[in-house]
Amino acid sequence: MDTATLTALAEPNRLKIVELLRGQPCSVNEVALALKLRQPQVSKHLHTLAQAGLVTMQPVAQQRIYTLKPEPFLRLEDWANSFQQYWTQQLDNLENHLKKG
Amino acid sequence: MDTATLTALAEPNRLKIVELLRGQPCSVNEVALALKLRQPQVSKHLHTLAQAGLVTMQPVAQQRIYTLKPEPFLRLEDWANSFQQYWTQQLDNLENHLKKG
DNA sequence: TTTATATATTCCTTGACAAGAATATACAAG
DNA sequence: CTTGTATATTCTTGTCAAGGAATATATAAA
Repeated sequence: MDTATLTALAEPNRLKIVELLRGQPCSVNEVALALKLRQPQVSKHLHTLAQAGLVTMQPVAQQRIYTLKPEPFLRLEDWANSFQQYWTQQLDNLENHLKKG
Repeated sequence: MDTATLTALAEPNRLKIVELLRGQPCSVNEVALALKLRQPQVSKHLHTLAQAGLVTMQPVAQQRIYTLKPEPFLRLEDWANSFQQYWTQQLDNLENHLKKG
């Protein structure tokens, strides 16, 4: 797992932005209105998300529409899923311990 | 998703610690040796991870054994998996667009 | 061209946080 | 009880990132 993705998501307002964009792509102003944030901060957060590769932007007239990118989230999903192995292994250890003890 | 978990994981050394503990529970010194970190920093990072609820500690003589806790990782897994819905929906939108256009 | 709308950028201040060094605490062994 | 081992804590310092305010840029509309 890369920490760039995690760092980008760890900021509360950015996480909210991501969850909003999960609903549908949004312009900067739409995000600002929906989350009651100031426009410059939204622009900055979206820039950070773009740098981290979590969103893409396509201009439409004066607006900039931001859209979630799948890849980093799929990687996060894979990483989180890879823990399943550990939990089941730990569970086995516990069971063996109880049987022997 | 709670940002506490993400913040804890976003720090590179803590992420390494988590990935090490995913192999098996470790004492502070074992972590320090494995990752070539200084003992105080490891103690601090483990403390942070414990505060965030990502690990638990059980004392064994002078040693403190740190173990990964399942819950936050399961929640992260659920959250990441919940994006699947969005990707498939976006894919549908794209297909419809191509057919109509 | 001016004016309005949408977004980006810059500067500043402040708070959080990570590392290093030194020290304190806990427990065990002799 | 002293010594050694394992871990935690404190203090300091430097860096980085977020918000606020102001301003710059881009595109559309009149």
